[in-house]
Amino acid sequence: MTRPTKRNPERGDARTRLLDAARDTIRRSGYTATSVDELCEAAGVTKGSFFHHFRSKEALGVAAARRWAETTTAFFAEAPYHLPDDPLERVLAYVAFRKSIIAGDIEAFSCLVGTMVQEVHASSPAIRDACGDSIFGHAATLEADIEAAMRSRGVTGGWTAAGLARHTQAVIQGAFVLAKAGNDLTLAHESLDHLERYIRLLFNCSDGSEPT
Amino acid sequence: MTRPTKRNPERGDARTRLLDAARDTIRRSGYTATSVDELCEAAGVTKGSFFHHFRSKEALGVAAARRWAETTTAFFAEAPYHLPDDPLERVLAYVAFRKSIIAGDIEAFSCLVGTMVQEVHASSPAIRDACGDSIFGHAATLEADIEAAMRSRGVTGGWTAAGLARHTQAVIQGAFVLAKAGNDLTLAHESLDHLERYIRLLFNCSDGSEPT
DNA sequence: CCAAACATACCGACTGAACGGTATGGTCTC
DNA sequence: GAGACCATACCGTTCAGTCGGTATGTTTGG
Repeated sequence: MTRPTKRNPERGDARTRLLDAARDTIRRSGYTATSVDELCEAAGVTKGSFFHHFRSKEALGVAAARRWAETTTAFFAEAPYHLPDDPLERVLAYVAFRKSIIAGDIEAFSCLVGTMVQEVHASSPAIRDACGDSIFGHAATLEADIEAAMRSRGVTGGWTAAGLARHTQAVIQGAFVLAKAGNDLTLAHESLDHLERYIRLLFNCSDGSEPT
Repeated sequence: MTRPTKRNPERGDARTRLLDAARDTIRRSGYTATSVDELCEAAGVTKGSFFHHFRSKEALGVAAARRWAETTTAFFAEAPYHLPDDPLERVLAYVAFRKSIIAGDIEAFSCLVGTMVQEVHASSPAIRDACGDSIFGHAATLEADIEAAMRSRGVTGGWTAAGLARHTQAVIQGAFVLAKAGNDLTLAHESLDHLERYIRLLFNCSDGSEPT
């Protein structure tokens, strides 16, 4: 319960708890359906504290998206899919890793910024851009491996590393939509399997499911 | 402006206008951010009329999703992608058709039920299921062509026609999310190009972009 | 080293507008 | 004249946001 100091103004306890509550509640109910009061109660703070840390609900949305970008960047940076020596193996390991973390409750694995941006893309450019930065920034972390894989396998075609990286994110976002619509997370697994198969085919690499 | 009759109770003018307003407004702002008053004003009806036709806002959401399923079913049934004799060509023509209708404003081409289900999947099972029926019902219309293509080309693998049909919908939904996040509809085109390439590769069919 | 001056963090009652929904009564059609 | 259709006034609740206040840290002047 350390109080924030002038040198560490971002470390306010209430601010962090509000951001954590926003992450969980917005993933479950969406941005608009999440009220400031609800957030305050979940975080165990008062409304005065909320508006001390955030100018408005929209400012909280932007901060939540930025924090999401930070935490996911750290999470994926430490994930084991970077270990293989071969860049293509790293790309495939990324897809496998994304599939492996789709488990448990939908709120636990779905994407905060993908959920938010669908709601606010027209009404709040600030939140929309923060969500876009998170999604496209994450996509960009895949580019180097895809690029290296293209070079090492001599693969070219009517597509780019950046474009394929973005496509992986589209498949993942779409997989979440289908999982929610069908209330069944194996629908998401299915699309990630197709994504893996696509990448293997792009790189002329057996997918282990050829007819015997 | 024919008034509805007892024999034709679904044809009420106000009801139809409310459903049209719901389609447009929810696609732009989302379900929760769309108020009943706003809908009434957009449809040019009063609140009494709204609650005469719909028991609740949730009931309107369900009706809007069902109507979306009906209108999209009719729209795609009449689309030209069914014309080719070869089933694989029909599947590819479907993807090309989906790409071609992604133009203009995001609200004009994005998916009502995909937007809604992200928001309400946890809070309203009724709307969620209606959205699911729309998405998976549409996916099912692709199964026969995919199945026929698999048979005619002798393609097998660790996937099914139904699964690939669902995956196409995941890619399309994800493409909408990225288009909204980047405020750029060409991001959606890009993912549909990858989907087309995937299908061609699955069926051992040149994608016209081999190195020369 | 102390204390005044200031900055930051937090509290909770309050506000006016907007929310979903209701009650009631009128009008038009069969 | 029965019932479908629509209008309007209204209800209780919840919404985002405000504001005066307190408590506790940090800075600074002597």
